[in-house]
Amino acid sequence: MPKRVDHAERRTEIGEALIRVAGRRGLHTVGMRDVAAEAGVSLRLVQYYFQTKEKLLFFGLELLAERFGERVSTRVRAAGDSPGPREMVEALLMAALPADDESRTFHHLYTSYAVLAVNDPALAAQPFIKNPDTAEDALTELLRQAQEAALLEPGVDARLEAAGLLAMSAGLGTGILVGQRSPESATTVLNHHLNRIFRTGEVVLP
Amino acid sequence: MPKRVDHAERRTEIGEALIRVAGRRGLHTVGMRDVAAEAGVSLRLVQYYFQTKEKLLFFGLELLAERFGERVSTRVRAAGDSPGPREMVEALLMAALPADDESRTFHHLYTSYAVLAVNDPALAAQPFIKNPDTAEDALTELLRQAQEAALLEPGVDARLEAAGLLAMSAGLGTGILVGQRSPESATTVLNHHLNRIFRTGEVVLP
DNA sequence: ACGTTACTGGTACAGATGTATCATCAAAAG
DNA sequence: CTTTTGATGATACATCTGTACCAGTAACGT
Repeated sequence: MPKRVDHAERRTEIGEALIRVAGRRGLHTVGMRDVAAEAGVSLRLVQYYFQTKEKLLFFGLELLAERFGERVSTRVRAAGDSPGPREMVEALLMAALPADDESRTFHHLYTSYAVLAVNDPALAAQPFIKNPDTAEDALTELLRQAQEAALLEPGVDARLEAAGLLAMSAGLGTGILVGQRSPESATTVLNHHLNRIFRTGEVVLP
Repeated sequence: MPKRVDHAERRTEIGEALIRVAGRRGLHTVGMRDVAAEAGVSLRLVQYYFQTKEKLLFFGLELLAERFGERVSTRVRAAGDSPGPREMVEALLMAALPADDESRTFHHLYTSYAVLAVNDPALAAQPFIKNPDTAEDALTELLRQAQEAALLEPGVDARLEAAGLLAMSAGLGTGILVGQRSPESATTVLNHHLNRIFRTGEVVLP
């Protein structure tokens, strides 16, 4: 057998090229040739590792979701060291906002895929429908912990609150993406809402 | 001069055809030929009334925003008759959720346009960046009125709350669109948040 | 009546796109 | 060393897309 190449690695390289060029010029504009050029390989090679464009796109989506999931959980873990649950909640929500280029690209492409999924059942069955649920579960759990520590205002439903916060974060993210809103104002909005969920520092007289 | 045709009306017909076929098959798949077929006219005619595809897409976006704006304000006005401000706020937010086909199409296409706008400065300058601001102003005003009527919990910032609610509504809308969430659960989430903003019916002892 | 002009149809063209085909290279196995 | 087979390259092809071109038709002013 001939030159053995790590297929998985190659596929990842090409997938990253897809994400880069799609993030730069928009997912709807990229063809196989663009991906090949961005990855510095021949068109044939892209065909070889992904037989069809559809499969390439699927792989790109997987990669995107995986990378972003790692990013978020890294940030949450980093925030989970010293302070309280609120800092972790903030870290989770802020990490999802398209404030820097990486997150911006993620939002952009994720939304692109979501739009495609509306008319493409095969895409709609992909993991990016699962990931938000995972995030919702994680955030719900964080809120529950905060609740048990009596850090939340009474009457808060952890699951509903988690769903609402994530939806708000996603909506604000879109606003940032299209230039309607600055990351700072989005942060302000989110914090204001967290202030209404978490108990303020005021000491309640016994 | 020959057969006089109402240009504006014809353009609207074609624009509606665009919205229909794009809503059905996805904005990224529609070409001028599809629009022509959907409108029951020749390709040449689409070219005649809109010289270029770009102009057709712009017109479609305007039409979409206009129609949806009318829809929302109609519903809000309908709710504004008898009850209180909360009903109007609910009407505004619920009307924006993709619960029925019309609203679903709007969300779908609006998001499609938003994605395109990320890489297309000409699109980014279009009105759909303005409309959300209008909605935010309107909702802010509704919340202020509720605030003056002492219907809101203390410590609520009307503008921040309006921005957050609209973002949440948009995020929930996307969730519905991709099949991640049902309209009912989205309504539940929104109502839970409204319950935390509006004062509950409990009578405060004097 | 008639020409001008708004409107409409048919079709061609250049470019891009996804995919398929044919051929080559190189390394591992015998 | 030869053969086998995974990996790569160049290119052809059919299709679709936006746009341009060339014409024909019908109504209005004079």
